[in-house]
Amino acid sequence: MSNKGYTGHMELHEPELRDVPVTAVLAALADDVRLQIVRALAEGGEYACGTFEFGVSKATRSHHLKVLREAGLTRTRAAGTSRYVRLRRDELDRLYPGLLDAVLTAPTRS
Amino acid sequence: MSNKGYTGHMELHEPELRDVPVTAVLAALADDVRLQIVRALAEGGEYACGTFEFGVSKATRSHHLKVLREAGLTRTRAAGTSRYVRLRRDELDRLYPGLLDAVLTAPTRS
DNA sequence: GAGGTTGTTCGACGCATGTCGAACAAGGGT
DNA sequence: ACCCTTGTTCGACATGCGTCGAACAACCTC
Repeated sequence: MSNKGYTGHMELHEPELRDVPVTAVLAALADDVRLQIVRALAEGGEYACGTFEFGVSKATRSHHLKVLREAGLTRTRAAGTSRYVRLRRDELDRLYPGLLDAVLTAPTRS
Repeated sequence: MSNKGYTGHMELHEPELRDVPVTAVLAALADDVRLQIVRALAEGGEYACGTFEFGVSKATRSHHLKVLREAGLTRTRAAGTSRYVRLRRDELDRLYPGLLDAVLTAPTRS
């Protein structure tokens, strides 16, 4: 929040799901771009950040991935210059059974 | 939207759930006050708008009830000077099975 | 190490949203 | 008729959020 001038170590902080208010999880899902990302991630496996080309700049994409990560929805692994993202499906399903399925099976309404 | 000066007939428009984007439903649920209202409504039955005293003014309460209604989450019936609100649970459960349960059974984290 | 690739951060911009008080509308009581 | 209650709308304000380009960092390759 108050990091002026880049501290340099890139914390990558992924909260415990229990510590994230439900409203934050819902808010994270309540955006078209992020929902597309989640749908893509739901296919399973890891994806490099660059994979997600949804008509936004890489700055915006980075922002959305941060929101998802800090809402406890994704985990990120750094490898070389890339970063691999995956859905925290098991934890999500355990804490909010049915939520993800409901959202993912919802009509795609492009 | 462009109603200047009060038109007077109070449309009360409740959309078909299919016509509401998922993100709008999620956004409607992604607010503390509205979530409290939904939790209260989930007890079943109808509630007058004034029932919901969650530390906000009646203007704000009215706003939140409008958001919920226009996201297809509630139905409103006018009777006298009061207005009775209820959850559209059946429709919700049919279109987004598991969503409401997941949100309602989530830890209350006051 | 110079240059390319990948992703994050900053600063700025506009738009949406939560909040309130005040004014208004519609009904119900007495 | 008058007033009170209930709820909506308006206008204003502050804050939050999505978006971008530009600058930066870390890494890899040659």
